[in-house]
Amino acid sequence: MSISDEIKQSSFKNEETKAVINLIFTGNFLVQRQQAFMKPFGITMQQFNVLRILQGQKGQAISVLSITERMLDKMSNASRLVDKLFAKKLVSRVQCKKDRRAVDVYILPAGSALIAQIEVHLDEFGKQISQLGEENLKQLNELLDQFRESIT
Amino acid sequence: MSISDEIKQSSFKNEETKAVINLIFTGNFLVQRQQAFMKPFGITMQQFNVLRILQGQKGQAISVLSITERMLDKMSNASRLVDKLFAKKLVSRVQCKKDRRAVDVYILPAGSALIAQIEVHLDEFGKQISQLGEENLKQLNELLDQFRESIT
DNA sequence: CAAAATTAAATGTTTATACATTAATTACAA
DNA sequence: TTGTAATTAATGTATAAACATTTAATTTTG
Repeated sequence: MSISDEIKQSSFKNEETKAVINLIFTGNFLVQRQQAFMKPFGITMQQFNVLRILQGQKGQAISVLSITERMLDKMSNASRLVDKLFAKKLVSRVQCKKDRRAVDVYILPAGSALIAQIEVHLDEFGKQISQLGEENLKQLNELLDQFRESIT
Repeated sequence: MSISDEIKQSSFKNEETKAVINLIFTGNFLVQRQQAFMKPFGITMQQFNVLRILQGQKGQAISVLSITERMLDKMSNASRLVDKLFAKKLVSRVQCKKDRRAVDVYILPAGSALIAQIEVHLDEFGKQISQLGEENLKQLNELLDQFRESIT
């Protein structure tokens, strides 16, 4: 469905406005889909993202601040997200020896297992998207980067 | 800045995953910018969107349900948003004569004035984006529509 | 027509978000 | 060194989001 139909708006002021609305709408759409995906596994999308960041460290520790830098939404509170994951025994948390202000966060085997489980489902999702074709996807990624770049 | 740099992730599993992350990130980015825009005017982006929907009616009434259908984020509570705008005296609200379950919502002159004021700023924003070029923007809009279409 | 189903909006409630502030530690500069 | 600034994480708090439930009105159906 075109963005016009999705929000029942027959025309847009200009292509720029349409793009802004289309981007926000598509972002929301994806977030909602992903949230729905995660729900049966008992974690939120943000929590999953933190887990994925930790997984990407391959066993190495990472501070809460570094997690924030790698998150999609910098505004959300990495400290509290880690707290939630800790409560679910998916990550461990120890004070950093070199800098006692910092906290080293690791993923636990249970966390890795959960990621693996969810990623099977996400791969299905990815397969659907791949119908668009590699070239189109590359172009989309480029346009998105350029789009953000255009805004100071 | 490319999405890789934005979230300090050197590589992605595949172009599909990268596109999903890029879309969510760009959507967040825009929402945050717009929120910052609106803040000095004392309304949120969602409230502004409702105002804009009402403005689009050109004086005609619209029900709360119709507002929801036109909103970017269908999950948010149009009833409460209208309530906030009502409290700010930007809209008026009367029971629909034909269907007493429904509520007719109108924009008030104060609401229109506020929109006009904010849109001056948004036009500046649009100008920046227009640097991308009409063709690129059209292509982006098409790719976004196709992207959502690919997901069942 | 009357009961059941559906629809529209409002409300309740739990959790999350957006910020500001705080507390502890480290870095830096006079 | 010693006080000041900066950094890191945690916490406080007001508001918003995500649903579920409720209330009232309308529509459908037996």
